[in-house]
Amino acid sequence: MPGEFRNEPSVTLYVGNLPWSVDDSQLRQVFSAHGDVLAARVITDRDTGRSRGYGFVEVAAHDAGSVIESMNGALVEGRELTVNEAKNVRQ
DNA sequence: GTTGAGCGTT
Repeated sequence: MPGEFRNEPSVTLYVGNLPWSVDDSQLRQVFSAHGDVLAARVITDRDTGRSRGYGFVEVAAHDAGSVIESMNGALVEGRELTVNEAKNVRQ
């Protein structure tokens, strides 16, 4: 059950090739089907507020592998997502 | 009303 544990070990995933229309909550929904999503953020242009077409999803560490496997290349609104472990994890 | 590789604000 989500929320049962605090300080859950997590891994941050880079998600690229997102459709422009996808926002934070949609990103979370898409990924929560395959694992515990602790945070989901679409990077937007600071001025226009529009999506830059990529984002970051923080998932429970024990779900990271399977989430990457099932979501990398997965179709979202006709686009194949790029999903892999993020490089410079900010927190 | 646009775009298409990329690694993110305070």
